Amino acid sequence: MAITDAMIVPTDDCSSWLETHFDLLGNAAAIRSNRQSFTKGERIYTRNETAHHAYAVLEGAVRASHCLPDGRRHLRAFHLPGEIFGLDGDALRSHETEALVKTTMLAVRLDDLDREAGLDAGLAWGLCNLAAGELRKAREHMVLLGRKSALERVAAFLLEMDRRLATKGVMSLPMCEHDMADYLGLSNETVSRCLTKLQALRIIVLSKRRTVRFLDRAGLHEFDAS
Amino acid sequence: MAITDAMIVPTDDCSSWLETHFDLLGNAAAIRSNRQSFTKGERIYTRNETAHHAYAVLEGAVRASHCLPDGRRHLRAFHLPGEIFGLDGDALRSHETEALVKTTMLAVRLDDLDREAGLDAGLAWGLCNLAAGELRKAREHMVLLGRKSALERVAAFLLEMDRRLATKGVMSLPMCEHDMADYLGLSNETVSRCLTKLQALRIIVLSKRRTVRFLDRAGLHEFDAS
DNA sequence: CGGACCGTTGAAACCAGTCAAAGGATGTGG
DNA sequence: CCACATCCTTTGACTGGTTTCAACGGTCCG
Repeated sequence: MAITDAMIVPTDDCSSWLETHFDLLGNAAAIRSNRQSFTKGERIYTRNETAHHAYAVLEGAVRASHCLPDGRRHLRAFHLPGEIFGLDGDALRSHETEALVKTTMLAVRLDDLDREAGLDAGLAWGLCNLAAGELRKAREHMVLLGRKSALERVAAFLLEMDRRLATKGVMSLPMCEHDMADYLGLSNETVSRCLTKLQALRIIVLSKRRTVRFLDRAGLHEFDAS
Repeated sequence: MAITDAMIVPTDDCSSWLETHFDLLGNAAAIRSNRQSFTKGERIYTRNETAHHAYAVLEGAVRASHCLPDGRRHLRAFHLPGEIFGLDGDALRSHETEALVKTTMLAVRLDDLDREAGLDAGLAWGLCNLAAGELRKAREHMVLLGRKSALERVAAFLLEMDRRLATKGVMSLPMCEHDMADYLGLSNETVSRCLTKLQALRIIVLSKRRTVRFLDRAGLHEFDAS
């Protein structure tokens, strides 16, 4: 099953990861949490649904999407191992989320979180800084969507995934080109053409489907005008 | 001076506004803050500068922009009266901010804020929810940038400003069309053409420069496919 | 009064989208 | 284990919305 390549995070019970990113929650015993698994394509939550949990991705990948009435779709974010999502501060979900591959997550009760964060300043401030960081990243992505060419977007995307998937050598992407397209504000055909072009320029190699090897990271950075 | 139309917030010493949005800071005596005024076009902070303050806009308007190496510019946000910015969670600024018109703000020391938020859970959690709300709005804007047509973007922008400026009847925009364009990921010519078209359709009236009157809000909502 | 900026309009070029078709990979069920 | 259906990817040709380039008038401000 080639997909397992994309499941990067060490599954040695996620404790080391919890310490670095999520001990905010780890040492708050009053916050109930449990592991949940989702299969490929499975819905996690949908639009206008009441928000019950925040999620910490342990393994796999999640897409957060929003559809316009006429069917146009946009991906607001990918959530990869080591990241937290579902903490939008709204009672109702404004988007829907689905697992891209088999995904396991830690689900945290929002009502517990809300209560504890009102008491535990360290927890609340940690979550605030986490949200602020997400906000900064979202606004950087807005520059990509508003002002970058197709090739620049794809180059930036590859570098972003290289960073976030923390992979060595060969990168195995968990999402299809259609998802990349909706994340980058492009059509899937355009994404395909850009990847083909980057390969022709000897900057990347697409060995198997969704598997990227970098030949020239510096060259990629030149395309990604940040 | 026509610009004053854009300065909406009741200047009766901003206390009522502080109560609703910012009493988080108001009752924390250990947080030093002071009023600051900026003239039209004045820089507030610039890229790669060390972050010292967060700001609460009392009156006026601010743009947060990011430039690519080749000069392309994108506006990440407008900050209007009643809104808070500059709390990005990073030591160095990732963007620059300028006053669009004469603007007065409450400047809050970040080191004080950081210290107090580590102690006061109510403050920290309030700021967290504020950041989460900003994140949600930023991601909604991403849909606009990634998937909407020029006319849809301009329609959505007018409705957004109508909401955020809390104006009755005639709306006086504090930003020029070039700024709108960079906020919406369009060229200034396209923005102009869209506004002209909306006027030809009897949906808005542009009486004076930057002054918009709504004839048909329902019609605008039809263009804004959310 | 003059200059800079802003807004408007037209014409042409171009990038990316759309439509279409074909091959490849994947997964399912017989 | 194979056949088949579905989804994904790729490529080409065409279309079209937006950008770019250019020119002009208006407004604001020094």
